[in-house]
Parts: sequence; structure tokens; C-alpha cells
Amino acid sequence: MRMSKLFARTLREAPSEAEVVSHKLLIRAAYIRKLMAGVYSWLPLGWRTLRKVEAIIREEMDASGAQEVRLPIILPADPWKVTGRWETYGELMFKLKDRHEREMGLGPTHEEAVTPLVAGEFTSYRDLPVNLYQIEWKYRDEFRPRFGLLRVREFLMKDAYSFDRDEEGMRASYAAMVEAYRQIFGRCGLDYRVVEADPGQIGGDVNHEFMALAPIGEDEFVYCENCDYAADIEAATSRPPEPAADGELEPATKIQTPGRSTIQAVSELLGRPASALMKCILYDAGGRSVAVLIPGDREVNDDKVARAMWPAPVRLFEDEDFAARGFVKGYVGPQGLPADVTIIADHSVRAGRNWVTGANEVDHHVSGANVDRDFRVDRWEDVAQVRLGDPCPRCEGSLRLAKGIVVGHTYQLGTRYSKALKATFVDEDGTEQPYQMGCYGIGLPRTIAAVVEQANDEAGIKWPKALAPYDAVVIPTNMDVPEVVDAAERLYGELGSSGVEVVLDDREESAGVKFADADLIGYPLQVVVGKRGIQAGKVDLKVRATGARTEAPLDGAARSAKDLLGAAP
RNA sequence: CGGGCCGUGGCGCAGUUUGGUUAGCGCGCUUGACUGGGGGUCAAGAGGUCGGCGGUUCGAAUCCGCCCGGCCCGACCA
Repeated sequence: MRMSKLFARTLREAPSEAEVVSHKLLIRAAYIRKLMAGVYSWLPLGWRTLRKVEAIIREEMDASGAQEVRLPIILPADPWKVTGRWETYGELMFKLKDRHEREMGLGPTHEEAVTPLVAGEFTSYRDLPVNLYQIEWKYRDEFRPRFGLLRVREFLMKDAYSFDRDEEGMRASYAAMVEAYRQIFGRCGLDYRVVEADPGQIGGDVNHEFMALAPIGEDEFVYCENCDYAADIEAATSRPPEPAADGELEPATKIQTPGRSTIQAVSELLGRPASALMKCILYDAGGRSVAVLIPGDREVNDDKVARAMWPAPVRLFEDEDFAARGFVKGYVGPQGLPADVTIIADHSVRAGRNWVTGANEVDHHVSGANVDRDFRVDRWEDVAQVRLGDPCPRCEGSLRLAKGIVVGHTYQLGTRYSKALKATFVDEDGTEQPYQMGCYGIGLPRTIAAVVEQANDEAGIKWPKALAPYDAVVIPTNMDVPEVVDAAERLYGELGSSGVEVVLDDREESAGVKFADADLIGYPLQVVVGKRGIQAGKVDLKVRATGARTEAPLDGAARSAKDLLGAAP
């Protein structure tokens, strides 16, 4: 490709709306252009990179034994109503009607389409397992598209669906997908972690997020400094502390704490650390009051409380709730709470005793409060937000915090969709069984953005070879010197015919402009042909990722270039 | 949707508070010259319904109302 013809006009400045580096660079380097909020056009450079990711995914999915299909983007509403997602997906789904007023939606994901498809074809246990995947555009009417390609309303997604006879088969299919994902993201050059994720409202199903490490990532997760434990912050647990050793129990004493309704205030008044205080946080779970106990220096993880009380909907107490149910905001304690209040204590409460906590009376706290003697605990649960430095649940290491971008998500669905959609096969014993399903997604634009977030510098993108739109650019620096132009043309031809995807920057631009664009666009290799070099029979080679520059003789420069490319990341 | 901010040539911005004649600047674009190893210099140009509609006024980018679009902060996800 000749740069003079390439549909790519780079920008010296990024649009003001671009906040994160991947967004700025992909716009500036002419990979994408915005059409409207969360919807982007893919320019030739961007499209080539997208196709490369697609090819990697296709290869690895095929290698895993999955079969590619192509499901419609426009979907009938009915199956979605059957599974309940027409409502629960709600406004996230683009919905429309045809001329006959039939309801349909644009596919945000395809369980409702693929499940009936399989159920109509593979009806015997002998047919299973089967794993179908597609790479297709998905539509989600996000509340807030942002960060360029990281959160968009139209995006290319690889989605796969496995169908197994039993749970064991499902787990095997799942493991195969996780392995395929490792291959895929490894080939994309991503620094990522496989993270245990929150099963959310769906239930206790196993699922993992593939988290590309990035400080601007919207998802926080913990990982062990020592072993391979990693989990989304919503799902993370830490090893419960050892129970407090037996020791003297102080008498429970009511103390005056006028105007001290916060942990910090009480801590300061009494001169005791926050960890010696016990918070008593109140929730409403479907009309029932729930008191959650946790040391004063820790935070409750609302998602964990919600999971503990599932399926009741859980919400934090609002100001009205306190008075209405006889609690004193700021002075709540577990002592003497009526039986209809469920008291949940985090495991970390076991580690302490002689707690200072609310006295359920304005301006008063209690000190020396102890489990069983002074208050009951109905359930011990893990409801604490994991913190930096907490002990790993799997080993002796401690946990660290990081942020990431979810580029892939794998899920053991079980029979959630097959049951709802009455998708069954006939098992060996002649009974009808719902499929054991798994689903597996990868967001391709987001993967590209994540790679750019990880591989860039002030000058631009530093693509790993596998994703770069072209392998190399040939830059003649002196367009008025025929020998330079000729040599560049010759090299361009040689590289092209030896299988290198190469661009010739044949524009009547100064060398500086060409260098800047080459760095910005991020070709893994730059081949510079200049007046001085030609006179000495040499060209210069620069590896973008490392910045390493070398000289090579003009004759055989194509060979040197290929060698350098072969060694490049 | 709730809260905050913003719409002025392709991009980045000034001008709006205090209404006033031809609406400016940088980048980019066109033509020419000089240049030519890190976004070079000079000269001459092109390009704007000031987001839209309505109102106030002798006069509106500027004041008022409604609408549209965008960005940031919260709940969702690949």
C-alpha cells in the first residue's frame, strides 16, 4: 500500500472528548472515526487490525473444536420473553417493530437464538458435545458509551455456546474454552489475568473474566502476589483471620458518646483504633431487616450481602427506615436486636472481642461487647470488601489490587437457558434432559483498545506484530533524490513479494512528518531510506516496540528487515 | 434517567460576562517557492446556517424559552 493513497489522515491533536490513551491514539492514527455516541466507523488501518484479531480468534476457536456459524443480528422477541430477558435486559437492548408490529431486537448476545437452533438439530446424547461460535456485531444500548472502543453500542464480539450432556462434560468444554482464550490473548500480546468473577443475579455458576491489566480499566480485581488466585473485587474473598485467642472478657459497659455517630468520631473520642470498633450496617432484604457486623476499619461488600440473602432483593437502609423500624442511625449495635432481624457477621468479627459498638440509643455506645454473651450472630458469612494486603484464601501470600479491562468472559450456564427454552436432548436412558450449557464471549474492539492501552508511548502505538495493520513501512526521506526514491520503491517491492505486509510512505512530506506518522500508526518496523545512507549503500531499520535502530546494507535489506520482524514481539 | 459542564470552518480553541460595522487564532487543506534524517520556513488562498427553532431588540455567536447533540460523575457489560 502506498501512503499517498491510503485512506488515513492522521491528526496532530485528538478530539477533546477523547480521554483515554487508546481512544486518542486510535483516532489520531486514523484507525477509527466516530459516527455517533458509541458507534464507530472502522478505517482501513483499523479494519485490518480488527481482521487480524478476528483471524487469531477464528484459528484458536477452530483448533479447540468449536464450529463457526452465523446467527442473525435481528432477533424475534419471543424467546427473550420466555427467558425473561426481554424485561431484565430491558433498555440495554435495542428494540424495534416491523410493519406488522411484531417485536424484535438487535442481538446483544445470542443464547436465545442458538439454544433453539441446537435443540432442533442435535436431539440425541450421541450428538453431544457441540460448541458453536460466531464473530458477529452486537448491539447494546449502553447507558453511557465512553472511552472510545472500550464501551460502545455496536461492537464485534466472538460468542461461543457449548452444549453438553452433563455437568462433567460442561466443565470439560469450559476448560477447553479457557485454554483457547489463553492462546488468543497470549497471541494478542496482552498482559492479562484470569479472574474469578461475581456470578451476580444468575446464581452460583462458575465464571471467569479475562482481565487485561490497565490503570484506566473499569473493573477492579485482586490477585495473589504468590499464587495464581485472582478474583473480581465483587467476588474476591480473603482467608478469614484466626479466631481471637481466649482471654479476659471485659464487662459490657454503656458509655456516653455525644454527637459521635461515625466510626472516626468514636475512635477519636475513645482513643481506640477503628479496628477495635464494630460497625453494624443495616439492609433491607425484601422487607426484612438485616444487620451486618464488620470491624470498623473494613467495608461491607454490598454484592456479597445480596448474594447471601438471595433471592431477596437487598438494599441499604435509607434514612426513613431507621426511625420506621426502631433503629437509631449512627448508634446501631447488635445487642438485643429482635429475632426478626437477621444478624450476619463477617468472619473477621471472630478475630476480635470486647468490641465498641452502638448502644441503640442516641449519643451512647457500648464497650466490651462480645459475641454470644452480649449479642447473637445468626449467620457467619464472607461479606467484607477485600483490601490490599489481605491474606490470600489459597496460600500464605497476600492480596494485591489492580484494575483491568474485561476483554473476555466465560460462563458455566448450566441449564438456565435450556430449561427455560425447553431445549432438551434424549439421553441414553430415553429421558429428555436439558442441555448443560456454557457461553463464552470476547469483545474484539475492546481487546484492540486494551492492547493499545498497554502498548504505547508519547509518540503513538507500539503494536505487537500480530495485531499491526501492516508489518513495516518504507520511508524515503528525500523525495527529491531519485536514487532514494528508486531504492525505496525497490525495497517496497522486495518486501511485498516476500510476504511482508508493507506500506511505502511515498508522500511529498518532510522526513519528520513521515517518522511521526510511522510512530503514531505503530508499524512494528520502519525501514528508512535516505540520501546519506544510499551514498554509503545502507538503510536504517527501527523496531518500533523497542526503539532499537540498526543499519543494514541496501542489498539484502529486505532480508535484514524480515529477520528483525521475525524477532520483534 | 439523576447531578455537573459544553456545542463557534475537518481538529483544538478565543470571542458570550457588559448585544454594535468585514467572527478571530493555531493545526490541517489548496497554490507557489525555498526545504528535506524527527510534525521545517515564507507568501498567497479556500473554507463558518456561531447546534436547531422560536422570541426580545433598530441590531443577537452574545439576552430569554423550547428542542437536539456531546462530554464528565453514578447503576450495566465484551
